[in-house]
Amino acid sequence: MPRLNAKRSRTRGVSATRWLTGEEEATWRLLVQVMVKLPWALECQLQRDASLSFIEYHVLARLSEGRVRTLRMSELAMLTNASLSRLSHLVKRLESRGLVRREVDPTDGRFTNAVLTKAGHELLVDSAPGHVTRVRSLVIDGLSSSELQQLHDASKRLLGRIDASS
Amino acid sequence: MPRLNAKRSRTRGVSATRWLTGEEEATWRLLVQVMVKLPWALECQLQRDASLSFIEYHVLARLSEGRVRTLRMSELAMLTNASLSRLSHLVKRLESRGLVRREVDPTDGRFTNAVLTKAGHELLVDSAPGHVTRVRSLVIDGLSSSELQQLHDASKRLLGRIDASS
DNA sequence: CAAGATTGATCTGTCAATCTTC
DNA sequence: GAAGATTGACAGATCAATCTTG
Repeated sequence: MPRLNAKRSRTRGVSATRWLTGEEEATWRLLVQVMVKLPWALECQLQRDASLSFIEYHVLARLSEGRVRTLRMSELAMLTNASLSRLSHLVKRLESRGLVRREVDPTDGRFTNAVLTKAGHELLVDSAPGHVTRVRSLVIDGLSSSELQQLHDASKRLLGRIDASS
Repeated sequence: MPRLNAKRSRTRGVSATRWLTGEEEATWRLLVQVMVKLPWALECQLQRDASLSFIEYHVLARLSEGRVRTLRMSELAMLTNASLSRLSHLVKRLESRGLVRREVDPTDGRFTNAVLTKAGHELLVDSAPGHVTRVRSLVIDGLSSSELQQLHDASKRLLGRIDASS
């Protein structure tokens, strides 16, 4: 990908680098663009329509699915792919907006439960149609059902590699 | 995706929302995970090996490809999918590290050229093998060549929709 | 005045350190 | 002491406002 002149052919360390072919490079650059622009497009829609970031929306959405609209902070962090620290800051902000409430687990004081409030649920209900419509128009409806199937499989495989590497 | 109870079937506004099916939802969630975790995995490798963020690496890489390792700020912004503002802050930092230099275009004072320095080029040369190796191991080598072809086409199609929507 | 670029204020995320509960 | 969670300081991104050149 970068232009490295003559050094490209030089072996450094133990084994020579297998550079990307032209086609691999092109595919990789397209994928990077999707990874950057797609979240951005969704952020814009959510911010405009509901004053929510992508991850904030998903926090509300995951809570709405939990029993009694409640999840432990650590569970919520995993479900939203956020660090516990990030989630803690984020939930504090949502709490100050009245969308979420926190309470210590009565059965075990080490856990904190995040609870979706009525206002939070209402905001989610109001913003979900617009968000889902956008996900459809930008992603789902642009792919055939066999492409979706393949995207599913490919994503799963990549995730396996990514998770294994960390 | 969120659990909306009875409201799910209620028509709000003009037309009913077409919710995602179970399979669409599953695929979408996997894709979101990839969009979050893949950049993170690459950031970690670059940060550890070269003290560069993903976008900083790409700034250096795009500059290395320009004639005389030079690009206008506005071109560089497009190539790296960054806003001009973000790029300006970022290049200022790279400049203070001696990896890039900025100079006003002598033929038209409105343009600023970013130039890759010797030190910047050396850092790129040193870090490229590790980065490419990681891109291969996490993405390229995990997919068959027909999958890569399909990923290429699908990404292109999605990008078209995303760009058209903004 | 339009386009390229920069700036400063503000907000968000990260990292390391800390606190609490079992 | 280990796991869950929070905190504060710092780094980086965004947005709106501004500056500059042609």
